[in-house]
Amino acid sequence: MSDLLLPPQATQVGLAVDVAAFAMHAGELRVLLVQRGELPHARDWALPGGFVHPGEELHEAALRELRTETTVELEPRHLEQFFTFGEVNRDPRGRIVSVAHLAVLPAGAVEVSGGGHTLGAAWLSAHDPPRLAFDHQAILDRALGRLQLRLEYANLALEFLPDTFTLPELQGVFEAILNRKLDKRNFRKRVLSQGALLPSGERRSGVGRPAQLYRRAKNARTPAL
Amino acid sequence: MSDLLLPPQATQVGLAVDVAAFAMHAGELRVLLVQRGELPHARDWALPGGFVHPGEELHEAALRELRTETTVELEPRHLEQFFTFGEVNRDPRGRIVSVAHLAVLPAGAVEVSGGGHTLGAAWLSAHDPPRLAFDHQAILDRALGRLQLRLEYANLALEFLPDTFTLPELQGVFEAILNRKLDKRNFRKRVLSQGALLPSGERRSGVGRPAQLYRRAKNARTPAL
DNA sequence: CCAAAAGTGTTTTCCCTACACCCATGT
DNA sequence: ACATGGGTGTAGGGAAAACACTTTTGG
Repeated sequence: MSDLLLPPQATQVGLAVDVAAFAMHAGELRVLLVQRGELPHARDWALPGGFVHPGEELHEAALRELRTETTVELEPRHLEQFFTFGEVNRDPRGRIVSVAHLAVLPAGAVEVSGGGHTLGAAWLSAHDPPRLAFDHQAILDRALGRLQLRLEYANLALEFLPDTFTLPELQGVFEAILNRKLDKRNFRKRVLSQGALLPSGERRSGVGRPAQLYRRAKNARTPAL
Repeated sequence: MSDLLLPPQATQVGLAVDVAAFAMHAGELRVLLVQRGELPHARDWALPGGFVHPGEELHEAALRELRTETTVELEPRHLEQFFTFGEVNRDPRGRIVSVAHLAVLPAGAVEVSGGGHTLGAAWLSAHDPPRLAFDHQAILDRALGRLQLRLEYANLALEFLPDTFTLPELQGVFEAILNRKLDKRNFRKRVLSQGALLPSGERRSGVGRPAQLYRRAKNARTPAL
């Protein structure tokens, strides 16, 4: 691997990844944010991210940043590159190109603490986040758009839930992501007709009639692109 | 813009763009390819592309590569980033990250000649291309997938045609991209009901009954994402 | 008048939407 | 018993798919 072969006009740039990691918390769609501990934008909220190490694949870098910056204890159920932000002046430190990734974490991944060079980490409202550093609001916007698209195509909603879940819980995931109410009967008809869900035992919630528990069928995978 | 602020573990990588530029030719979907004049992969076919210059935006680099490597005389009607290929060993020269772009050129953009460091350029079959250099077959596959998706959403098909066109021509664009036949009556019903097309004069083809010419309505734009 | 391509309608099916009441449990 | 949330069915509208013949031109 000799960089001497690179032509002289080749721009050497900083290569970074940023991760918009989503999870459900308190019936709401949340995104994982870190409070920056360094300049620029010290003390501002930002998406977890950082520079790709030499010899490290892009998705590996995304996973590493998730782990070291935020100490989430669960593995992402979905990780996908969705856009590359390369505007010349997007970062005051120089030409830094960021390959943005979308991650989905299951419910239960709510305990986070800051790690690395951050002051802290928290799951905050995805639809109404605080002011974000750099162009991270634009990244988050696009991540939300992609997440909404994926929801219809793939059965990405299941990745937000534990192995067994109720239909009202699943509907809650859809409503949180799409940011609107859905009709209960039409929703059940639609997801059950896909044949990707299997009933199991039963369960009681705090109040009201207990809900049937479901489990994802053996097939039913998340397609590509 | 001082790169001295970059932390030491920041990977400096080569930043490149590659362009999958599509156009219709002889009733077939073609992709613009260049024959490489330099190592590695000399004399192999490849997507036009190259390194981003300092201070140059990604889409500017994509346009420049199109122009200098292939001497196409027409402007792209659509240009969109669709995926970033950053695998560690995708290029023997070192860590080179390529932001792949999808371009659409109108019919008539068929005269191309090699430029820059290439031996030549040609519009070749998009669905059955020759062996390609690097990971360019993977890039092309993904570009085709994205193009097919975009076709349904946006009215991207119009970008393949001159200002005035016939409905059979438009149907030919759809069929070439989707790689399957469509029903004539259902097709006409669908596109005319969108209200994005306006009739104008008439026209004779070589043989058979002349077809009505259409023009795109004033509104009807290509949406984002 | 013949070849060649353009143009035209109807029927059926499927999916999405709207909509209101009963059921099972905990307190 | 009652409060709370879970569960169920049907009817109407609109989009998509299947399907064959007539029309207009050039040669």
